[in-house]
Amino acid sequence: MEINELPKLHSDFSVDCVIFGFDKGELKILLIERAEEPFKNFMALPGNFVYDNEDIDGAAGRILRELTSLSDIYLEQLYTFGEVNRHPQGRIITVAYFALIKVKKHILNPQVAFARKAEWYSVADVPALAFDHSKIFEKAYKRLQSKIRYQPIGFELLPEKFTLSQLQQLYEVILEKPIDKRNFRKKILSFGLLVELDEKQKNVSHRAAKLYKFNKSRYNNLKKMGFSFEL
Amino acid sequence: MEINELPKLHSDFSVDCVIFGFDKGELKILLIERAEEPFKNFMALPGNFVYDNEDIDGAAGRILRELTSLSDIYLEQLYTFGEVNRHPQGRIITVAYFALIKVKKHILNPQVAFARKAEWYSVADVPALAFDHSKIFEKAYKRLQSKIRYQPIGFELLPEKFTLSQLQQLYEVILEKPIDKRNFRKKILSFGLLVELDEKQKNVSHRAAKLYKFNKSRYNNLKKMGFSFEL
DNA sequence: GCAAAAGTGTTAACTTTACACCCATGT
DNA sequence: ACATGGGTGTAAAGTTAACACTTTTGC
Repeated sequence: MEINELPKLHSDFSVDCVIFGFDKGELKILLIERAEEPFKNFMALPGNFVYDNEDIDGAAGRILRELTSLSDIYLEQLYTFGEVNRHPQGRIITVAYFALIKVKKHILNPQVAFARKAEWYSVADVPALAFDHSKIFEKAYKRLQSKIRYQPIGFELLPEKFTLSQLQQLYEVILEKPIDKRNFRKKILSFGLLVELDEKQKNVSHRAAKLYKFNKSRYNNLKKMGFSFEL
Repeated sequence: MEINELPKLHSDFSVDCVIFGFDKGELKILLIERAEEPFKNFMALPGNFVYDNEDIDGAAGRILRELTSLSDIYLEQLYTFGEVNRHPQGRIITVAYFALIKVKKHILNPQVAFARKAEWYSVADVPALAFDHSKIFEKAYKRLQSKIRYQPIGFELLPEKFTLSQLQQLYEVILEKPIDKRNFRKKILSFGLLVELDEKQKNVSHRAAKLYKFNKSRYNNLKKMGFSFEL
């Protein structure tokens, strides 16, 4: 079927999700392969139309649940893309969302309604995407890079228990620059937001590192009192 | 006419603009009085449906041009509000925009299509607004307060030529805290983004202050090279 | 015993903060 | 001559940046 033979849809809105994960020292995003025209066989951001009886935030949450079978995911609205000709089937604006997930905890649903398959791509290696999704991805990536410096969102990408080196590596990968180990530890511990656990790494062929977890409720309390996280 | 007798519209989208101005030492926003149901006679953010043949950014620009007859206005997308029941006439999501204007330069259009009148309100004194517009205003105000600290957008609210005291007062009003005069001047001049003019204030009953203007092209150049404005 | 990453302090450079008086102008 | 806001410098406190070696563990 040719693109210009596709049926026109009425004016409507969709959501698309830029889902970041961190695995094996690399920052990744989750893409789906489109099973249908338009852009059949292209990779695209997971997305869907918003149902009449759901909030747009709810639609984004639904996409994430369908893909990952989990619902405790960091999710925030990114930006709305509404150029007249962004969608070949009509005047469709899309509200883009930005999600951070703990890769290990989430098993990808092998078959979802809107896609043939879902796959993780390194952000350095994202192919040409359907629609204006490359533009959406770029904007999300920039948002992650700036937001991680003033909000403690990096923890959303790590397992519940993590080492300081893992955390540092996450920052180095996202900010694309090396960070001094001692200065990083001093700074991040000075916030008092990390809880040192009575537990160490296992099965590593070197000195095992202490594990930490992020104290989210403490962060929320401090934030109310005007505390500002600033890396 | 009762609200529940209003005709239902099909699924659609609108834009609403939070337009900030600074006048007589006060931060203001521009509101319109609604001439029609729903929320007839309530004050509301200027807004309108997006036409089928215009980008959403274009629709926001159109609202501003209709209200102010000018088009060189700072405008950025704020957030999209899409709760199912936010609009009594149907499933209408709205993309909110955030604008900063130089009050003196803009003459308000006394009569625009969508309103009976337009008026400036001090942000400390905003009445209950139609729809979810109070929520939109709150979000815009917070965005202004945080953004002004890391982007030189304050200048968009001042006349072309301004004194350092006017600039300082603008920051004090927006950030809701006093700032030390000497430290402020040292900091703001250290960026090298202000041009000292060969001109002084007129008609003031005290020593006349030097006038400055903001060097926008220099800021754009520095920004490309990684410079970051941080108050 | 060696490879690999964990863990740890000090100093110099820089930035931020606190603070008070004289100057120019109009009335 | 007085009222009003304009304009200016310094020192102490705090923060950031640069830098190298010892420890633990598995193989």
